[in-house]
Amino acid sequence: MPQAKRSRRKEARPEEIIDAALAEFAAVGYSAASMAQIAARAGIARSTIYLYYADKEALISAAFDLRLGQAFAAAGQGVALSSGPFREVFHEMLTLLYTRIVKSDALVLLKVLVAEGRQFPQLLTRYHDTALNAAMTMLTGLLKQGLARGELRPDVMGYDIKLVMSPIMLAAIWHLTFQELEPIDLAHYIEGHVSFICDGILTR
Amino acid sequence: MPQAKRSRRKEARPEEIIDAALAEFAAVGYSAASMAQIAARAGIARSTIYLYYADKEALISAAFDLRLGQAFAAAGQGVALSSGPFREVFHEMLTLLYTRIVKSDALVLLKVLVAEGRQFPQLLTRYHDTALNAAMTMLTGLLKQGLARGELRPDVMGYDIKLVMSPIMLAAIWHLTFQELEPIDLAHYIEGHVSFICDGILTR
DNA sequence: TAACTTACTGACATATATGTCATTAACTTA
DNA sequence: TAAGTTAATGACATATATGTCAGTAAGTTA
Repeated sequence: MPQAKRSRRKEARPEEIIDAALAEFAAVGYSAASMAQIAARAGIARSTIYLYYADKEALISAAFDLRLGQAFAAAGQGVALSSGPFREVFHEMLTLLYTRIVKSDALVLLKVLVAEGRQFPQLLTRYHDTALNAAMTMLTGLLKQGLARGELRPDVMGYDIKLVMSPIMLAAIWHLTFQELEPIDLAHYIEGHVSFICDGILTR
Repeated sequence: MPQAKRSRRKEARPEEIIDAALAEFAAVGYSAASMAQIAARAGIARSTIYLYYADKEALISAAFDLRLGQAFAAAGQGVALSSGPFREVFHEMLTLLYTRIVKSDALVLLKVLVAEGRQFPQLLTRYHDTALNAAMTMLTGLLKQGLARGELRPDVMGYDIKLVMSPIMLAAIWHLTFQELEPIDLAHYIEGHVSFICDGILTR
């Protein structure tokens, strides 16, 4: 879809540029992404990017702001979980988390952090304190509720909540890397997540 | 530790160069790693690298060969698992896997693949077919044995084995990214892994 | 210790990236 | 529709990377 002539789009540019940048980061990673290629994706000249962002680092920082903001705007609406038995609410919350994380546009942020997070400690902190902590807090809250209802073993709270979250992390990483090689059937995977975490695998 | 004079080390060079390269990849990622910096780490001139490796891609390919080979050489020895109850053998195997994966020098390979695996589909395939499949095969074998002994629920084999492996993946990714921000107590984490997967979290 | 072999180096040519700036042209206003 | 404003561009200067190659010197052999 080639742009016939050049056009002036002061309001729309910033987000268009970030979308192009994130697409490029997803394709080749942050370091390998060139401003020229990002500009090409956005359909503008390379120098135009500098009208809006000082350099590549300002770009990724703005990209984090935008995507994390979007994710939380989305998370704010429609978190109406049922108040049924633990297994049911857990399944609902997991479905929500898988959708919001594994299938989300923000997944590229995790990729960048794993790859080159050491160069951006403030982004690491921001992602950890917002996205990851939000997920962990949600899960911890759910477990506390289940415990209060007497549905969970009391010693459960003594373990790391990340264990409950870990299948989501694997699915996220898998989507970024091995999905084409060996696809994950997400719906069935979620069933297993609920089953293994709720019941374990030993006979009762 | 500066090298006083230049020395000739035909046999030792290749591995020294790869070690330096992997250290640099771990620090800044593959794309951002420069041959100059790798050479500096190895204590040699940049051009010396080209005597042993055609270019950066040949370097990373050789690095995969070396580290995957080392990991499997290590895996070959001392896999003497007890034949006790499932929980006990499972715990032993997990301890082995965490040591071999999370604390291993090969962890940087996973990082490179997550970040820039799309540019190296053959490395993706190699890592998937060897490292990941080996871990999954070990776990599947263990589960089958537990099932044959009547210790496991029969429907367990219907779910994705990656669910059982996922806490390892999270720990690995965590070590690469958020470990300094929020450390994982690995021994306690493994206890939780065993507990959650074996017993689940619901009351019995 | 002199001649030989070759691992290693420094300099060169080339390619690709970045950030700046004077000029251009799209859109607005009088 | 002419003049004014400014978003957008293309060219420039600079920086950093890559891969090559003739020359250097470490180690070996006679």
